[in-house]
Amino acid sequence: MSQAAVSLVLGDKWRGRVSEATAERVREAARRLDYRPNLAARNLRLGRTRTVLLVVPALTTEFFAGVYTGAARVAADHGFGVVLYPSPEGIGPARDPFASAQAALDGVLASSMAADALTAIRGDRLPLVMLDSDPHGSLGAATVNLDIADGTRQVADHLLGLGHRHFLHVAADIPSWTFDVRARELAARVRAVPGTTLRTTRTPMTIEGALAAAETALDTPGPHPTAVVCDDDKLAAGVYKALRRRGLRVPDDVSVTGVDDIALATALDPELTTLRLDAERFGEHGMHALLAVLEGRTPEQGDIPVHLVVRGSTGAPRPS
Amino acid sequence: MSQAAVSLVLGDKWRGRVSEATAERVREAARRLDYRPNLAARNLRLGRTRTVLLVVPALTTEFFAGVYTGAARVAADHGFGVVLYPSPEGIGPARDPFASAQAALDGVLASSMAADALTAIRGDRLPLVMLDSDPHGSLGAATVNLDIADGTRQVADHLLGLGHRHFLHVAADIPSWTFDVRARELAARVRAVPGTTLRTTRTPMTIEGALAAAETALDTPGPHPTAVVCDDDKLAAGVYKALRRRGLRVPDDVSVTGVDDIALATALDPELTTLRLDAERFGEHGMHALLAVLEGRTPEQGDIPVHLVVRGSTGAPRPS
DNA sequence: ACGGTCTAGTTATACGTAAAACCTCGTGGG
DNA sequence: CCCACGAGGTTTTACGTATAACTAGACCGT
Repeated sequence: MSQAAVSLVLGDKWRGRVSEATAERVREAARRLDYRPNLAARNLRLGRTRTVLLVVPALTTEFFAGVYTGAARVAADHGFGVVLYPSPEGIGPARDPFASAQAALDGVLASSMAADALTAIRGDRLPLVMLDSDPHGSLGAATVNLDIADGTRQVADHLLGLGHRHFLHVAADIPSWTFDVRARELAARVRAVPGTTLRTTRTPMTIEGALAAAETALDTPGPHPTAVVCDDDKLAAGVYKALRRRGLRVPDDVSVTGVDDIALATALDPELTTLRLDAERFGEHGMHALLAVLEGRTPEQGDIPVHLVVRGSTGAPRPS
Repeated sequence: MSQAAVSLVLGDKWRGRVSEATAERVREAARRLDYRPNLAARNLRLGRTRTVLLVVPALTTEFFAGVYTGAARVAADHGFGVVLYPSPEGIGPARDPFASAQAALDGVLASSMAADALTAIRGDRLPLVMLDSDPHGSLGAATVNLDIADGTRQVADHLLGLGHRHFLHVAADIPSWTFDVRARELAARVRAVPGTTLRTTRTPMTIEGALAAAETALDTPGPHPTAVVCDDDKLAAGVYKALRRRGLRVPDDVSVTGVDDIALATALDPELTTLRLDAERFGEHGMHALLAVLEGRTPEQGDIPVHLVVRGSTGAPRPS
């Protein structure tokens, strides 16, 4: 029973090379010794690791947790593992560029919101698929996107249809292609209707940040917004608090919308009208695309549709 | 310039073995060729990978995301990477036990809530540290715990001190040492006071689940609870909704408490009185313990303190 | 009977790194 | 003058796996 025979049997490549009797002897011995293959050696030999890196801005968001879950599920189905690289803010400055991602990698799946971290790990020399980033500007890498432009139009049309004309956009202060698209698309849609106003305020992506930003915006002179469009459900929660402090009721006085549809959206009172992003599906698509690239195929094109979930936080504006 | 010299210089072990001039030549060449070491080969040679596995029940909870963040930060500080293994529910049945954790591992940090997954990956033969599990029953592995028993007493004493006598415990239906401790400690504390009642309802850890469970419990005949103790902030959100539907106000009619202090807690109206668990610190402690085990040291003992954050959801019961 | 083919193996090699063991000078002390 | 020694290198080996290349019989048709 040579080492080669063992390798063949355990690698399930023994048909016609090893007799059934010997194969069984090998399996029995492996069982008895509780043998485990040395992954490092296998990786070295094969020159690939079946491990990919997922780069996300921060994990403490339900959204990216969902992206991870979807990506990891697809990866597991194809015998791949997923290593996570949350951006430096969460982890601390990457001291040694190598230390952060100890695992040898086959490819990288990266959110555009963590683009700076990308160059730090030098994922740029590995097969790369970008999540949520400019299809025309991403280093030539394949891109998987949510159809956020369409989603933004759905939000705008919903509110315009209800009769709203004065908008406040509570925007995330993170530089990112996605948020740029949202701002642009919202402005385009709103301004297409005569007599509308659109104000924008930027805030860190926390409830407290949005609370402060919304209060400032509400105190600013000018036409009072009857609809507040938030870049994120969490921001909407902050807006709820700001409105409550001003004695304004949702949706009677002001309508509010979010983006993501995380658990928080239905915890709010009234439940939040929000743009549902299917985070897991996003992660799945991204991983499928990366696996395609790794196999030399070209990944499927096409943005992932998103849709508006209308709940209790939006209604017709008070006739003024 | 031999390969050995290169290895010495790049491994920063060249003092007295290689001249400064040669060292510089090596570094220059490495830079020019954009050399990256092959991690698989290094892992094979050294027999260790500087990679550990974190096993958590699901990532879509802010709490475990925090645990990961803390653990990953400490790991990175020590040149370690962290691979994640969310439990099968999130990922799908682990087909090949090896496939799930492709990376070769040095150790495992595992939440007790995913104990079954542990044997699947056979982390049991690697250095192991358990998070939140019975110190006396965990395979002899080191254990890092939050002082959840003390925390539960803080919650109970707070409510008892306000005058509450009739309690509803909205408990997670996940079998776990932590949740058992909570139930036991709560019951002990409440029953120590004469004239009290304590009812318990179990629910999946979702807002909808808690909503349904709370509604059922509220409709059950018997003394009406004036205080609802939830195993989790998300469950508390469901309880808020149930109370709202019954026309009961928080905290005037019913007080509510949670556990975790995630963002959701301050998004609720009124803000939730909750037991703050410092998830990141928990992850940091766990990783420190695991690193200690890996170095042959014995990890520090002692539970991590938790403390009650009193907000607007608790108050004195209505005099009846 | 003999070359060819098939079966069931074994032997040998490569992957890239770290580090032990070995080599070769030049220098300083006795 | 010779030897020990240290500085500065180089050669060699080992890690565990996958697989290409080789080998030894057994069997088959002509």
